[in-house]
Amino acid sequence: MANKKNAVTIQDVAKTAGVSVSTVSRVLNNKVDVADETQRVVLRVIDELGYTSSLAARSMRSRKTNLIGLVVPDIGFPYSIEIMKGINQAIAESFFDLLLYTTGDIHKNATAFREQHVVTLLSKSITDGVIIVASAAADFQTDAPIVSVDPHIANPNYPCVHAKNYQGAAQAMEYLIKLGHRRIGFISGRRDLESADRRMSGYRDSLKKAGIELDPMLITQGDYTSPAGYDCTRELLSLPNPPTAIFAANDQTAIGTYQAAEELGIRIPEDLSVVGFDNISEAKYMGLTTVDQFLASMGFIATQMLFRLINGEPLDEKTHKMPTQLVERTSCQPKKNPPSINT
Amino acid sequence: MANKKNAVTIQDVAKTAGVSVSTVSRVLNNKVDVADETQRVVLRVIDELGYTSSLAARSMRSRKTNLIGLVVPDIGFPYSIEIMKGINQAIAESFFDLLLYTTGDIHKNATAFREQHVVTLLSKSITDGVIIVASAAADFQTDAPIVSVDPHIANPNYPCVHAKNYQGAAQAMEYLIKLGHRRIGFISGRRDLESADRRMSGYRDSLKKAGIELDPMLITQGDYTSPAGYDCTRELLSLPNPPTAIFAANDQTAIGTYQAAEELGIRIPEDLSVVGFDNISEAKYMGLTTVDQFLASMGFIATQMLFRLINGEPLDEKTHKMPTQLVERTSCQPKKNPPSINT
DNA sequence: TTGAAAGCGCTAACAG
DNA sequence: CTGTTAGCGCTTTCAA
Repeated sequence: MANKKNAVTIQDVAKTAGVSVSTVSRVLNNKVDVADETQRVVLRVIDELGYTSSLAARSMRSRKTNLIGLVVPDIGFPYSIEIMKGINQAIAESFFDLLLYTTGDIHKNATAFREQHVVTLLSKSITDGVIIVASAAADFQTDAPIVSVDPHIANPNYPCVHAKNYQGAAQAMEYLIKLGHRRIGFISGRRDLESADRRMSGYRDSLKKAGIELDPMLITQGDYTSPAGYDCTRELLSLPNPPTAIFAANDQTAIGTYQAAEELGIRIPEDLSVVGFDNISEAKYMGLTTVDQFLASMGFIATQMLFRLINGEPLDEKTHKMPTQLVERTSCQPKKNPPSINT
Repeated sequence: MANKKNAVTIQDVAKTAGVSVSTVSRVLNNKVDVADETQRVVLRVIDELGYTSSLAARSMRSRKTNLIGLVVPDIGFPYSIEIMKGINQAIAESFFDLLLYTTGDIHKNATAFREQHVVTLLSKSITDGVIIVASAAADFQTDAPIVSVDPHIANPNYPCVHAKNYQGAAQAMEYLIKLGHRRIGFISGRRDLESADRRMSGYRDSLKKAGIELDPMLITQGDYTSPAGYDCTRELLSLPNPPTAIFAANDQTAIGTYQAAEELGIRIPEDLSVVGFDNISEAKYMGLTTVDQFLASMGFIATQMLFRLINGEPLDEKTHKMPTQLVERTSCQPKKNPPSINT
């Protein structure tokens, strides 16, 4: 509504200080060609009047805003939170502040079109560069620096940071196979995402490498959410010949597995080995073994990359691939009689 | 840098559509007085060109932006995260999007002055209203709607949501006293915060009410962080006559207590009862008993209040006081020989 | 139903 | 060293 009623403008400052608007602007921007005395007066008036320059007006003249834009679909999601922690840290150590944009809901407007819209909104208007988390678009039409964390697709046209999903899945599988498991269930991620695809490949190839025949019944279709993890787990455990271990495509899914197992009286890890992927806090505190894809580091690195871009420095690599690491918190040997809902 | 090189402006749209700028503006703002045919053409051009209106320019003419501003000191802090979850949910259910501003670090710029600055930045320029988390300022000079979540001070001049800190502390103490504890250590919160003050009062009064004499040695000065919680816990446990229970001013502090105890081989809750305050995820998964001040709900409610303000509706109450509730996850009876570092 | 024109608050030449 | 001036992209009178 009355956004600007008693707002103090540069004009007010100029008038009060008895100088011209441009002089105030010079002081504001630390130009050198201002008399010490003038500068002092202007600064005092600015302070007295409590003047804050209008971001809108300032950025309309396409100047530096010292603001980084961050686009996140849902800031309540553990995955987003971990990444945000890393970005937050990089921001804290810098001269930039952070402007995070969210619609609050992945489903509210989750199209590539909408993404482009938001990126344009931020980059064209008020930020010096943009980080976008889990971007769906293959390309962004903007001249402003942009970096993506964990893009949905394989080879986007913009700089990005993503995890070595195939390698991570292989780590998870090697771990389970080494424990002696032969029947390992898989709960996949969202069909349309590159990461899910890579993790699935890691699952398949690891089995082949270990000489274990793939049983299609052991592969279920999840979507990176706990409810799906819950359903898929029940499905797997009600099989005539259920798995002795489950590789969940991400931690969120693994939490669903955890809940389903608890409900069925099947203990993790005593009765069933479970490995997730992400290493979010929840999984950590639940004692779940996970493949750590260093979410926070991804956020941190992406921010650093963006800083370079903003400063006009070249990037060492357009795509930064994060290695993964297995964080073993629990483990179990496969049982003679695998857990099952029917037993 | 080149923020606006190939940016599509309203002028481009007008030219391509063969109409005037004002006509495009009318279409953009859903004015009624536009010919259907014209409207259709303009919309098609907007789509073709991938036009996104400049937030900066638009908000300079002080129009509605459909954006809520949120000011948070540090988005990596568990406390902030819980509150953000609630705000995120309210946003998801609304027509507004969220623009979160953070410096990334409480210490980077944590003055009331700086707060006013950021609020002005957002409210004067680009948002329809602002939510500020843990505000320090007693007053904000802005005509834009503003709501604070958990303000630092007692009676701010702006609408806010805060927890019943005194009541919560009393709940924690009653719980511990009912368990039979007589020597209850207290790790206080940040000296300068109203909430810490209230919790301390709750501690004192509960002792008095139970007829337990207050031992000054059992009161330590924390600051709502885990390192402080850690130090204070060591201090308390090295007392000649150590406490059998500890009331930590918040969960973050309780986590520090948890860590110190673990390090000393003192088990929680078997050897030592601990109650925190906040109910953040970490504490939850650690099995710590906490006083739930419903952080997410506070965020949610604050956002609802802001919506009302933006729509010009009156507030039922300028200050919303959240009740608290004890979430018991662990408990122990006081031992004959209380745990101590020296034993 | 549309267009022309006046600014919103600010920065960046260009004069002085 | 400082003031004048011309816009940035947009909305909003005011005429046509």
